Amino acid sequence: MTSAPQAGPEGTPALGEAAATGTGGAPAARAVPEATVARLAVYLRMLGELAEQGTDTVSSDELAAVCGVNSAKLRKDLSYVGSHGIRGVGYEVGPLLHHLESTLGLTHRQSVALVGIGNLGHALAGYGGFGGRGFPVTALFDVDPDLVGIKINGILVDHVRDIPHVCRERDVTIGMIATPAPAAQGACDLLVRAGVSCILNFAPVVLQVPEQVEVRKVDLAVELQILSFHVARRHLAEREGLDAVNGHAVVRS
Amino acid sequence: MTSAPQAGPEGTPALGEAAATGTGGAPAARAVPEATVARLAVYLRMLGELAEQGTDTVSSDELAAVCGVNSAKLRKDLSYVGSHGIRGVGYEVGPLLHHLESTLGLTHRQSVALVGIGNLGHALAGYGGFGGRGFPVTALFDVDPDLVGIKINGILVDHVRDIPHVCRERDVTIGMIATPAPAAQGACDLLVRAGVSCILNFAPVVLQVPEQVEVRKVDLAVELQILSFHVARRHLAEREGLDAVNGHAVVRS
DNA sequence: CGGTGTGAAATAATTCACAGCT
DNA sequence: AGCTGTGAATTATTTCACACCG
Repeated sequence: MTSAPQAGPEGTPALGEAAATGTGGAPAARAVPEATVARLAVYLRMLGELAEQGTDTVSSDELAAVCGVNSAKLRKDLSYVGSHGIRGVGYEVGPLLHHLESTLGLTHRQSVALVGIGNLGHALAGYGGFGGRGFPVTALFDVDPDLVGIKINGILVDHVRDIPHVCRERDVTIGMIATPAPAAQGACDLLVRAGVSCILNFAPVVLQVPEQVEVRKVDLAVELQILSFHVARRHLAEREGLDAVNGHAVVRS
Repeated sequence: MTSAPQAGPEGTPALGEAAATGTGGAPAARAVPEATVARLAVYLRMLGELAEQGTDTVSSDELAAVCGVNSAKLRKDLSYVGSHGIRGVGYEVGPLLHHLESTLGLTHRQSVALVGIGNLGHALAGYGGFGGRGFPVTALFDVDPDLVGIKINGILVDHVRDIPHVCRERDVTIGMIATPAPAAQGACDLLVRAGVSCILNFAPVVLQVPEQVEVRKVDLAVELQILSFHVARRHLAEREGLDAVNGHAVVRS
């Protein structure tokens, strides 16, 4: 009956301070805000594209523009991880890219397990490399006897009951749950038992986990409902007043 | 060359005030925080489950528990939409459920278009009803000649070039983009031209849209990288100090 | 009582604006 | 001259705590 922190759209409170002791501790990057972490991943991707194009320096303004954030935020985000831009010039693409990769823990390949090979799970299994930089899916699980034993993308589907065994063996660090709702908590428990401490949950349930486990939720229905809210609000605003969004008149295309 | 607001994990600034006029205007719910909207959708789902079980009242404590939030937050969230709980008792499941549905604009069925019938798109197309309450996918688009013309789940796949025509005809209000990255902006532009003002983007790009269009992003790679960061942090904390998360010693199961 | 609704306090995230480096 | 790094101000969100009501 632990309370579930769960981090979906919203962030977890923050990141714990390293230690209360005033003396010890590393000089390591401290307390990177959760919101910042999410954006670092975006910066990283764009830096990758710039690198491919052969660009070797960017200003915060330029990088911010392609990432869709404002430059002050970008600079502050980078400052949390102790960035090393060059004043008057900008950031060196290569080194910054490397630094962010390291900050995000992408230097060691993370092994991913996927539980639930239904509609969505199948797509996730075949996603191949997850947009380039590698999160190899190394284990697949389901309960359906028709699925257990087949191979998808070269990976054998094991029975859910083997999660603890197989995950430990393949050193899985991240678990993805794409089961139907009723099966999700069970899958989660098995992953936790296997020592997996980071979980990406696609099932529409709130998972109960011990506090050392980090859960992020991707909930398609919720995303659509949020958009639906905006559709409704727009209609409402359109109907009565004139100015709707941000005090500006709605423009017809 | 508009700056892109884009709302992924993080929220958009807020919701605009309805009107500056002190007098007129409806008694309508004003300025619901974005973070709250996301949670309303979760409350709604859980209320649905409670209703199915035949429960007809819940306290904020109980509902909060199953939704994985704390009860103060839940009460405040509901207060933004002018909730009508009964002091000393709790909330009536049925009426509250209905009220939230209406707030989220779920009373009018929203018609959804999906662009990009690849790996992920295929799964989304076949998702069927999106977790129950209806966001019927009524239009599918791709550029691949092998896909255009086939039916998935009873819906014909049209060519991307027909987006404006078909979307207007079928009164699409929400667009989902599941194309490869390079094609995403083009798909987006076509949807916008078709009058679609809410977009759910699965492609790993930052879409440029006019400001009246609401974009939400679901980025699998980013989600994994966020988790990866936590894996890395955990390792780091484990290696040196003892206390890692929230100042508590890491407990071995 | 028991539980909601909500001001006020605390915390987190964003933006401003400018000193300081190259 | 240009652009980073960052304190300080602002804004958003969460939590507290308690008056008030059924």
